[in-house]
Amino acid sequence: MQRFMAITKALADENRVRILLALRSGELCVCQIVELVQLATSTVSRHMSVLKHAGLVEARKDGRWMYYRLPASGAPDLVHRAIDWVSQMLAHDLSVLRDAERLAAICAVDPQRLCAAQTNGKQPCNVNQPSPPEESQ
Amino acid sequence: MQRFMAITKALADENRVRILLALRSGELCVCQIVELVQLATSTVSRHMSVLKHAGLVEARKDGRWMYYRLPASGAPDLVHRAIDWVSQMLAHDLSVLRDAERLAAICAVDPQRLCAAQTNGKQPCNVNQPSPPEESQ
DNA sequence: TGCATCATTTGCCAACTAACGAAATATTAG
DNA sequence: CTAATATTTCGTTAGTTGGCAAATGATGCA
Repeated sequence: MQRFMAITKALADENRVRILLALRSGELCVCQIVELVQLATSTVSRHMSVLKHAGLVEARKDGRWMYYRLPASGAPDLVHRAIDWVSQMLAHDLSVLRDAERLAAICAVDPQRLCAAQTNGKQPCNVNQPSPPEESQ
Repeated sequence: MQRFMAITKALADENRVRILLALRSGELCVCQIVELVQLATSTVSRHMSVLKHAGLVEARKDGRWMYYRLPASGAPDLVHRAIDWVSQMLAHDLSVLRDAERLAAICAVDPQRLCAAQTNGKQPCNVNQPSPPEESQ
């Protein structure tokens, strides 16, 4: 029950769900995730820690870059079933599809440029923003 | 996404998960649920409201008794899949099995006696308590 | 070494949540 | 109508959570 509750609590935040689903297309470093969800790096780091504690993601450190990915096939069945469930439940979700598109654009940019842009405050990087101004009314 | 997040948030509390699984064996009135989870009636009522908002349970009022049950087969696929998922994930969970046993004892008692016992403070009802004193050390 | 870089941890605040008891609501019984 | 009963709503409190900025840690490079 403890393990299960850790999973449901981890899934009870929209940003964490978005991150989890984004990792389906392969591992990402923190700055790429930051770019996707548009939150402070520290906030993303915390979210990743929650996901990791629930066993929903694994981490790999390469130099000063931290890469997160979905757990390998050796992970507990509980975890795989949870990820499959979320994936199926949101298979046709619009915001998830939008994230997938944006993610492709983000992955096309050199991560180093993302980090640089993020630390310099404004992002002069040519990655589409999540909700373009939306001038309607 | 909204619907899905309502479901995960509803599932992010252990007592709500216990209640949801208890309803698999048939509808229950509030006083029976109170007896199961050993929380204040008002607290249980709130939990039921969260579950209902997520579509995970349906309610039926009969006289002054409120009965809660799992949604009928006409409910959204999202909901059924969520319930099936929780059910499978916790199929072999000890505390869930214990709840099932206690629930059988609770259902064997006239609900009216449960309510009476609950409003009178102490419970002189012969229903097994969840964690008997546990004198070990 | 010293410095720049990427990420995590810490500290703080606002918002939310679960819990309770008390009061309010709704329904039946007398 | 009044009293009793079952449940919900309200108000309060304590604990948790998500967010950011600043401090700290960790790694690579000159």
